[in-house]
Amino acid sequence: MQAIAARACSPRRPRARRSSRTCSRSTPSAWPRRSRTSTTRRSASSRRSAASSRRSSLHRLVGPVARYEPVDPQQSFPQLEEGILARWKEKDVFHESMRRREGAERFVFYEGPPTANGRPGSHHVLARVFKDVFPRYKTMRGYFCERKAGWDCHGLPVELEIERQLGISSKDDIERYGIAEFNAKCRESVFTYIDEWKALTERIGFWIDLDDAYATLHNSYIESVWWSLKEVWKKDLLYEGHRVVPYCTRCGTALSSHEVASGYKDVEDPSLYVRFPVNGQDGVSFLAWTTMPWTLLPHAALVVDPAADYVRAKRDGEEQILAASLAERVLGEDIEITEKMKGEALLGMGYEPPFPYLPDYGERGHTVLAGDFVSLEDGTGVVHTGAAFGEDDFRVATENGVTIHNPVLPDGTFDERMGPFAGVYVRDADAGVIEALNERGRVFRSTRYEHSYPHCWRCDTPLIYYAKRSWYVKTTERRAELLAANESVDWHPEHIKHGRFGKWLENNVDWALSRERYWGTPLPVWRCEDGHEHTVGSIEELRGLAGEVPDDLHRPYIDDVHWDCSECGREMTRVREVIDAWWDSGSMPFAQWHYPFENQDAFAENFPADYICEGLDQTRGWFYSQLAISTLLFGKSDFRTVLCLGLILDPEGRKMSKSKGNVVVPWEVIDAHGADAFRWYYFTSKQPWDGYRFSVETVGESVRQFMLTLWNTYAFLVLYANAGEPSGDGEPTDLDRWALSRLHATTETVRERMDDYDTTTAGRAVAAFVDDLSNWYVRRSRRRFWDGDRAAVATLEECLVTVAKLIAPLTPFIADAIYSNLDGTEDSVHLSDFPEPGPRDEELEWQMQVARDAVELGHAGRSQAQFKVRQPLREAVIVAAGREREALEHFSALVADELNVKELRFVSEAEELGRFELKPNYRSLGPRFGKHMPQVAAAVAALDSQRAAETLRAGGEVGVTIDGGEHPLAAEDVQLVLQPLEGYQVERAGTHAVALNLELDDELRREGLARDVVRAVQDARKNAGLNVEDRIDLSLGGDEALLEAVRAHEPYVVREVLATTLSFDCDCGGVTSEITLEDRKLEVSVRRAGNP
RNA sequence: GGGCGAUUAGCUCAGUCGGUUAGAGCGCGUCUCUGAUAAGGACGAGGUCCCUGGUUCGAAUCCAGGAUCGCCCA
Repeated sequence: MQAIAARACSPRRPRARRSSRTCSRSTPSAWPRRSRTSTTRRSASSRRSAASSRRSSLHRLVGPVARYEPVDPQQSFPQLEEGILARWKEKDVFHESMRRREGAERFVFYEGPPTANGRPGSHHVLARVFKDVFPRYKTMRGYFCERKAGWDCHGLPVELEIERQLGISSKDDIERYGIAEFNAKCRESVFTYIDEWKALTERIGFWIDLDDAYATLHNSYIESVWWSLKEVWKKDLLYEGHRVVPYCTRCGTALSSHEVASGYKDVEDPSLYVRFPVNGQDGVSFLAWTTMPWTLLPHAALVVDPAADYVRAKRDGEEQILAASLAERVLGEDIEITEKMKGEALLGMGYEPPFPYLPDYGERGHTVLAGDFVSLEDGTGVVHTGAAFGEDDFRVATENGVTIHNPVLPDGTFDERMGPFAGVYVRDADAGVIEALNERGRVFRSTRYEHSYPHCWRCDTPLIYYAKRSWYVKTTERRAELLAANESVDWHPEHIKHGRFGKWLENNVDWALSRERYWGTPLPVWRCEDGHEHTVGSIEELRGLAGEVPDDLHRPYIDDVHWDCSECGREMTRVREVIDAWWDSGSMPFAQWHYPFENQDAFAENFPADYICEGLDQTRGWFYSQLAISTLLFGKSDFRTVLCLGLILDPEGRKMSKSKGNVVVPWEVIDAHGADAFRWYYFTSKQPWDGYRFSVETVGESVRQFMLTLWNTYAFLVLYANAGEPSGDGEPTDLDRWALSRLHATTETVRERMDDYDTTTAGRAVAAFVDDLSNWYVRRSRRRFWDGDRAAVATLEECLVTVAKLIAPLTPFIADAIYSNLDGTEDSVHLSDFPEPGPRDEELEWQMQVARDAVELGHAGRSQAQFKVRQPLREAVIVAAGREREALEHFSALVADELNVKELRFVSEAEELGRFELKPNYRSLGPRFGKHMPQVAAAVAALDSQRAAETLRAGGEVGVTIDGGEHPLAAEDVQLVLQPLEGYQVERAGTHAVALNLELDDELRREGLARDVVRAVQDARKNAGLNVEDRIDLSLGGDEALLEAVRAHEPYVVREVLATTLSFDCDCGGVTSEITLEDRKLEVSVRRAGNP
């Protein structure tokens, strides 16, 4: 047996992985414990934690003092995050991050308030992480950013939830139950899930002041809203109008246009063609079409387009009047046109109405009127109108002096004027109407018709359009200002500005403000019997008028406040309506501060917002309500930048909904992968407004790709930096300088993209860098880390600390864990400044890229030739010239090592490996030659490529003849492409190529075999359960060629496998295994040294 | 019916000013490397760049029309 000195083993081999795992697995050391006062490295005396005492046994084993808290390569991220959260709370890092910026320029963020009467979903996480990331980023960039939370408390959804709980379903039921009791339930319900909201908000790392939240139900908030309404009233922009509104008969209230928008559904309705016999002309009828037969009961008039062509068409002995372009489609081809006329000729004609119940519509009632809304696309071109049941209908009827009757009660049933139909719900009357008309021969055709029709977005009842009194804000009068305000807004994505949102503003209609409901901000308008009105703008004002003001400004208490009219002395009573909850949320810029009653400074400092962010569906919601209110009150937009977020879809691209059962509960994602993974996925998987196809698994992918790579690189650094005394002079190598240059490039990109509210590109840039760091820098630097090289450790440390800062806004947990362990200058990465980009060396970056390309070609060549990398080769021949050759020579040691070849040989000319072919550079020649390009391409191909290549490389020009003219081409005008010769193992890319010399001699073969043996022994060690630092007694047996190779490379073998003794009798009493290496048998026996 | 957006590999997504050989990751197959790594590398299979027309020397890219999907509006 041969004794070998143990010192051949690397003294700085890392500590056992297994040991570090057990110590941090059992108690996650999420936050490294380090001295608060030390600003550089932890000193041994400052460590006073359980972790350090746990480590002490390891220190004895390894020797030198650990600089960093050990890192578990298999760290559970959710567990890590819990620890970080605790630390944030303990150190109050969030508020400290703001305190550090007090007095600095502000970055103003507005929180669009969610409602807490439903459980928060994954789409809420999307909004909340995007709300979080830019305030964090701006804070690190030196801004002071307050983040006040808010809750949206009012509105129909809240009432509906209570109705459901109480098992009631109408306004009558609510009033019988009692408004006070009902509203008390609403108030309670609004915060049902507040604890879960708070817990989730905190868990995902959304830093916002939940303890200082505004709530739209507070008296102070309501008072500010009242102030805004009074301001609007003073500008004469608040009015009560009689208009046709979309109305829900079940909820008993009108809906705003943005509410209607969310309730369109495809339904099948009757499609009814009805005859209207012309007075005094037997057998002649107007033919009209409707999909709502019930509106025929209160029929008021017919409407035609005066400019359109109409005909009398005869069929089966009867004549119909209808639009010329629709006659054949409606009546069939077998018709005779007896007369043609313009619609104008029909105006004023009288006819027999379908029903007798409401005979008096005034002079123009039951005559033909002119309208500009008559469709010639479907129907008959003759429109039946009920006057009160459509916006256009109402307008035309009013313009023509037709009396407006509305025989439909608020609950959707006909009143007593409708004879047998009295008390019938309108849509239930359709069948009876058709039957009654049929009996009198009035029905021309009755079928079904499928179309999109609006339904109540909460209760699904089909809406009806219905003339009623309602309060409006005259936004149309300020349309120009709204459009101007929109111009000042920076939209992400940009197309919303003049697309969806801009178009919406251009088509703006007055804001239907009032709701005949219970749980909302009461409309502060009082009125006496004589119709004198007064709008109240503050509690103080109300007290002055009425003496008493209730403790709760909601209904029903506010309804009991009265006073005597200042003009006529009669009693003033509040109108019964509450306001649209969108006005509440749109008022938050001032109402969150109870402005103007207090906090004038706070308001002034925080208006307008620099940044808001919500789902795309808020275009008509919060984005509009804010912009409108702010423009009406302050003449400008209250937000400068808005980021719109898309929908969350399931993996099949369907909207997530409870009924489909495809909802992903956020906690599932957090428990499986952690909040950082969740955030990273949202930030980087795509542009956020395009929507996400989302599942727990897709988030897992982002963990594997980015976070694990980062974490492993970090764990690697800590393992080796802790393992031994530093060595080397600390002078950075080119590889170090390359890594730092790439770092600085990444920093530049991240700053630029984050400034443009683009997390996607910013995050991807960091991911690309981390990939370079892990799979190139670290891979190429392993040996240096084993040796404790100062420059390598410092470089990787700087890269990782900077990366931690770069990703701090995106993935705040892992960023803080890494920063605090490696740097720790501040208590948290979130208290540090965002990195400034350092100097670049773009030449070096380019050179490295060339080297990496060459390595890739070499690997491809090995793979093609089926030569594994473990087998050393004599040489690689590289074709490259000029800058590329310089680059490769610069990194030749690196390339040779990576390819496992003994030497690199450069050839400038290609004869050995192939020949050059010339191709035109279209990008430079295209603009110059235009349509002559095909001739140019042919001329270039016809050149003597070798001679031309030489000339061009020497800086000369070559001439081509196009259309008889001589044109010089410079080097940039052509591309040299290497065409490999047959029979060579050459991999090429553009102008460079790598060829491998595949000849093996005995020396190379022996070395390859020796490496095979090392690999086999390492496996055997692992299988024997040995730790990485264990020394072994090694015994080998089997194929003589293998043993011969080992003998030839004995120092190498024993060093690599940490062998204390090596024998060839294959009997050292250890675990013996038999391995086959390329048909050669190897017996390996390993035993921990020193354990005979 | 109108507006806005989307459509690129089995899946998720890039694709710059129009430049001739359209990329990445995941997944799949083959091989390989490895004592930081749950990883890495190479190769392969996989593409009607939604369709049709147009502009252009040249179109995934620009224009027009259409299809499908989504959102918004009527």
